Amino acid sequence: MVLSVIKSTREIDALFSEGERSSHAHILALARHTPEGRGPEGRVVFVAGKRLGGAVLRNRSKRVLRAAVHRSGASWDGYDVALIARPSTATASEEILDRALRSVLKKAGLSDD
RNA sequence: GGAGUGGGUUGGGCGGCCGCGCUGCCUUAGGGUGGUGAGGAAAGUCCGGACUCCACAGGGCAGGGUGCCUGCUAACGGCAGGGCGCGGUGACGCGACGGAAAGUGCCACAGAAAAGAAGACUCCCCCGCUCUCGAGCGGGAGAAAAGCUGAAACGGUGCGGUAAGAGCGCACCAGCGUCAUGGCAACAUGGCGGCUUGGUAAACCCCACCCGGAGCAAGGGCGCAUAGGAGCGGCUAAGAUCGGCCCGAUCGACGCUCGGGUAUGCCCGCGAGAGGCCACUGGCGACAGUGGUCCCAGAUAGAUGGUCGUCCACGACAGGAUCCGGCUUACAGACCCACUCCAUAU
Repeated sequence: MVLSVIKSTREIDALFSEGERSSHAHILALARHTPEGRGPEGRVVFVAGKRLGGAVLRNRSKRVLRAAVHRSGASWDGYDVALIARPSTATASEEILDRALRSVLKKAGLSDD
């Protein structure tokens, strides 16, 4: 696993305003080149907005996404990626999420496939 | 056994595999290995404190809060015990529950009248006239009892009294004042007195007690830029700060000295605490004291997940963000204790 987590609010704001958007019924992805001065490894951030519900539901959505990325073993050098949870994310099954993640990464041009 | 009341505990268990935050040890710097890791409400942010800075938090006014009594507590609008009122057959529950003879305001509709008093639709008696012969009209004097309205009519019920009536007299009840007894007190019980003063204070208000402001993005340190910072000296005014106003205080030109502002860079603050658990002692209790024992999350886009097996009553509400004490709200079930009513058996 070579993905690190984006921590700066400024960089996350930039990702939201400039990122390339790829959507799916269960996951929304935003991608952009990692800014100068950061390491070459790919970076990721998991997002679950207040629209999804309470803290329990939002935490679960992010955990489920994190688990899916971990299972896929994917990595993307030189890119910042935001994976945004949809209302159905928290309750989707394992294989549906795996498919959704592959689809979204492919659209964004980050997949090895 | 059925129905119910009050209080407490718990909030899926066990085992693989792959992962996450913090942390100890080892290390050939790749990692290895062990420990530990959300709640009773972590929530709403409604109160109270600790802590930090503003000035070691000053006086008066204004403003806000609390409101039966006595305790407990760091403090509280919380809790405990007690009183009073209301509800329930009962266990028990609920109550902003100080003052309405300090003043002001308000009391819809209806009604003669809605609050320092008047009194009419009326009632009673006397006199005169009329007449369908028990009423009508006019005049005089008396009354606030009955009927009518209303949530509420200037105490209530009964007896006496009277032309009719009235605390006019009496008895009991309510209320007020006062005394005695019991109680720290709220209050309770009893005696005596003159006979009486509508409701509303989550209307203004009065009384008693309490309250400075802002908040962990507080506040501090490190690195980085040319003072908007700090210290000392310091005169007048404008001005600024001390939540508002007044008083009062401090800062305030400038000079000298030191050297550095920033939530979204990093570090500290940051978890040993009004701490948990177990005994004993005091207290009806809230709680306090003494001794023993344990160390129990510290993230920073924010750590507890995924998956498989298995068992069962098939798992509710729900996720820390400075900390603590409460209140309120949400919650599938399971279990325990005490008590009440009804039924039944011995």
